[in-house]
Amino acid sequence: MGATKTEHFTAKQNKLATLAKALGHPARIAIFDYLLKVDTCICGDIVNELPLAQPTISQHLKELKNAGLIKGSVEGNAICYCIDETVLEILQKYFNNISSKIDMKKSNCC
Amino acid sequence: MGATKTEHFTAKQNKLATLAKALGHPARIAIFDYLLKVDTCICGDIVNELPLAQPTISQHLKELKNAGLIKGSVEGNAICYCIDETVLEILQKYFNNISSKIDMKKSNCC
DNA sequence: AATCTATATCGTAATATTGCAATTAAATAA
DNA sequence: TTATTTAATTGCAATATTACGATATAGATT
Repeated sequence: MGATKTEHFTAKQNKLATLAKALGHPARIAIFDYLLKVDTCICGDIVNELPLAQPTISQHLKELKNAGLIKGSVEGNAICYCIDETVLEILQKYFNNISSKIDMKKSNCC
Repeated sequence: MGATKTEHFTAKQNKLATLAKALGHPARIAIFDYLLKVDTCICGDIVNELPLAQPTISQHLKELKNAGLIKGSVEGNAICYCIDETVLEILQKYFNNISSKIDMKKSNCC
């Protein structure tokens, strides 16, 4: 054991969990914050911004990329990363949907 | 190594990461789904709904509770769980904020 | 009290994540 | 060609997560 039993859940549930998991680390939230702060995409300078070694950041970027949250394009010998809006929309809609569903409930307990 | 270096990041970044991480597992997304589907709080029947053993679900509920995403109240010899809206709002606002920030950008790359 | 029912905790095995030094790969600059 | 720069990959140690059987706890029921 130890491995997540993804086969028991729906594709949507697994997708959402993957996205949430990808953002479930402060370094990856910090990468997102930086991507939003700077007006263009990041091209390497993120290594100087975060208090982690270059291989570690490269790994975090890889995970964000695997989840589909960011996309990267080669820019000379540097690589330019930025947020992928389409995938982010899934999360946005999910939480907005939850909030409206909760609001409609009469909250008859807790 | 192996432990997350939370001390290097802001309280807000760590908080968001904790919340996202708590939802970063399909079983916990499924628990959320079920909490929204049934009109009242769940009282035990979630063990029959999910394809996981009772101790495993208890553990997942504990993690959601630790993150502040759900709250539980004793209801006889059963326990009644439901979503905590206030904490959920943090996530909702975060993703809405990101989306609006991205929309304002002229997307001059990628 | 004895029993049932619901949930939590303990202990532990299997697996995943985090972090980094060392190295590699690929494009640029000299 | 030979650096130099930038980012990915490899390998590995430390730690965390996932899952569940066994057991414990707490309230309800008989």
